[in-house]
Amino acid sequence: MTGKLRADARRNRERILAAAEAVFAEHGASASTEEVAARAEVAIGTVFRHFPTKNDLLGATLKRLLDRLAEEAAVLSDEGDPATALFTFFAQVVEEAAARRTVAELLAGGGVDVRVGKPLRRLEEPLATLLTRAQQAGTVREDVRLDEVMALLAGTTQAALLTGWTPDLRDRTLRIIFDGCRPGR
Amino acid sequence: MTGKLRADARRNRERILAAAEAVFAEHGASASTEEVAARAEVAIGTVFRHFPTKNDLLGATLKRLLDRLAEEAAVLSDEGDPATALFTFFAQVVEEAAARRTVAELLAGGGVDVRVGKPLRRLEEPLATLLTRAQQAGTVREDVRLDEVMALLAGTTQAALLTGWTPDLRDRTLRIIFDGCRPGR
Amino acid sequence: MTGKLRADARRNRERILAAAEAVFAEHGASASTEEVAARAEVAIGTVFRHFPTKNDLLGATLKRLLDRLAEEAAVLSDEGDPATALFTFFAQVVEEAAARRTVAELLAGGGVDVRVGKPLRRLEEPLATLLTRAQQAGTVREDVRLDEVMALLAGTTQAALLTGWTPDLRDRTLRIIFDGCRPGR
Amino acid sequence: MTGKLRADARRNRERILAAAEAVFAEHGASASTEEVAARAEVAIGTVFRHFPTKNDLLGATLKRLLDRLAEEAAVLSDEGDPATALFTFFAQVVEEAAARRTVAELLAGGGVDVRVGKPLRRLEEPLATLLTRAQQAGTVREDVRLDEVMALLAGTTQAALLTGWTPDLRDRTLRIIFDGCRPGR
DNA sequence: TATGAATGAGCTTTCATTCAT
DNA sequence: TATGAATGAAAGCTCATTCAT
Repeated sequence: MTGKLRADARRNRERILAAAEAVFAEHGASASTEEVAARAEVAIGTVFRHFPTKNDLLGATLKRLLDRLAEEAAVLSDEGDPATALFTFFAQVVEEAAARRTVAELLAGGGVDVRVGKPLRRLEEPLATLLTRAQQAGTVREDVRLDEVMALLAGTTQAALLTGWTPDLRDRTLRIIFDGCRPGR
Repeated sequence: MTGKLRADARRNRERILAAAEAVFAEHGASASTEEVAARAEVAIGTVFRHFPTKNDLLGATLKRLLDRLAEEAAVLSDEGDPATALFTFFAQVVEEAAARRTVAELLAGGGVDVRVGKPLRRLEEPLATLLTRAQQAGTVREDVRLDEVMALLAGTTQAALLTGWTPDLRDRTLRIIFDGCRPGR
Repeated sequence: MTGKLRADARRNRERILAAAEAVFAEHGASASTEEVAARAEVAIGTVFRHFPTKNDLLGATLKRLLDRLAEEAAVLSDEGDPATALFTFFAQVVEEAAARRTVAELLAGGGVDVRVGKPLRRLEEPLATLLTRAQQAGTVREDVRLDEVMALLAGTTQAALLTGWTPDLRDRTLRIIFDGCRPGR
Repeated sequence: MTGKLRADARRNRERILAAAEAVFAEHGASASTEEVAARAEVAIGTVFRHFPTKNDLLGATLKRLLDRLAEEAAVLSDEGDPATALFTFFAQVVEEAAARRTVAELLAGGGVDVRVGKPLRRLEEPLATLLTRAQQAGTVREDVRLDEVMALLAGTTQAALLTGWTPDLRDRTLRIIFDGCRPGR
């Protein structure tokens, strides 16, 4: 898909996406496209050649983030301990959200009219696997379903943006959620 | 504070806040000030006389919402069953968030630079009371602290804005959180 | 309609229209709205408050021009010699077109998507009167119809923009058209 | 002039001109160069290699159209009835204008700063011949000069773009012009 | 004090033109 | 020579904020 681009075009596309990620992480999705262009050291027209609309840019940035997360989930699926991989992944996503505002904003629908539907679905599959494994390992109740896990993930991800968020608070918050997922009581 | 205002001025202030609540609930915090003025049937200048900045308007709207919530919490403190009052209140807030986008947006910091610090503190006190009572009643673990309850509240409140949010999903999500708060395992 | 505007608003509206007429007359309909604002010594936002779209501005400018022309036609209807009033008016319009590019551009449909339909109709009525009078006076053939007069007017108006257009050329051009309208051979 | 070009270069030049004619005919002179490139199935850079400026492209397109018209005029000069050839040609040009927006737009100077001077002169010579013949044949008044014929042609050509233009309207419009050219009253 | 017009910076988007590949 | 990505100067338009009435 991006393989047909000329070398410099692909390079610019990458620069723009990286810049977008940084800018949106810092100032949220309402940051200006112009700032993204500046950070990428590219003219404004170049941004619009690659992403005809600000929404397209946001969408691509989100897709990139989710792809990265999905990959991490897949790795955990393959190599991690089934009993804890779901929790590990959950914690990882929350951790990243604390660092990058966009993750949280977009996981939660973001106010912006990004059709998150599609990209978010990328996360569902690996997450479903992790959930099933955890249930088979007996660390998560049988009746827990994928959608509430995603809802809790989206929610905690937002919480991670709160002003008082610290590693300690994070641990205590996650503990409640993880405990709530465990069987027996 | 508002006592020094002329009668009509106070009336306008009220109209504007009510309109702001409705507009921000519908279109999020990015809705235009002009639309608030229109809904309040007031000229734009009047809005800015009462709230010199859009942020001030958002802040006041938030304060109003939180005051209402704090009051409900207080009532539950006095009249409700200590064992369940915290959970009841938590669910109430989430419910309201599902209906009013602002509650969620602002509880979570909302992208907008509202100094939520102050207003949010209003919720802390009654929530702390509810938490203590629940712990005394033995329905919440002793080591659960106020800040994680607030974080979970803010987070779930955001989750309630997700596209797939249904009463059923809400119940399953809350169940995990509430179970996670319970003592013993 | 414009009567409800505040004094300064009406003044600005007038300034803007006058500026628009001048600017469009000079550089054609493709002139920038910003230049109109500059000429009117008004901020760009003010132009858009009065005319939400560039098309609206063009439309209003055209309407203004046509109203003026229609008025002249009406005066000629009342006071002029029926035998020559049509020709006099025709020549006047052409004369104005030579001075103001917009008249011609817009009479001819102008490339721009101005809904000329409406405003142009304003010219039809007085022109129809002049035509009828001329036919009654015997200076125009009975079977000449309004639409070809308008077509010739629009066309000549365009011709008046040609680089070589001089008073002499104008007279010779109009002579052909007027002669062609006369009865008997 | 085009003889020094490589075969494929000449072929491209042709394709571009053909595309430009089609595109400008459809959307007027404000159509984008990119669209011309697309229609010619050529990269945008190629268009600019052949025509360094959009104006150059418009000019070349116009020249091509006028050459074609001039040729038709020449044919009529040689083979047609001198008494009617001028009128026939006039009607032909108007007919073509109705079909191709560019003819009209460019004959009239077109808003765009094409130096029509040069290309238009190509039409003058054959038109002058037709005019002289008609005058010799006695169908056109002796004192009619070339420039007013050209002005009328440019004007009618514009009128042919009007919304209500029909074959019937065209005939009535041309009749007035042609009658106006005839000698004797 | 209320009004609502004016301001003007900033946003997204388009397009003729340039230039590395 | 052809390609098509990059450029960057506008353009049209929005909106928080100011200020004359």
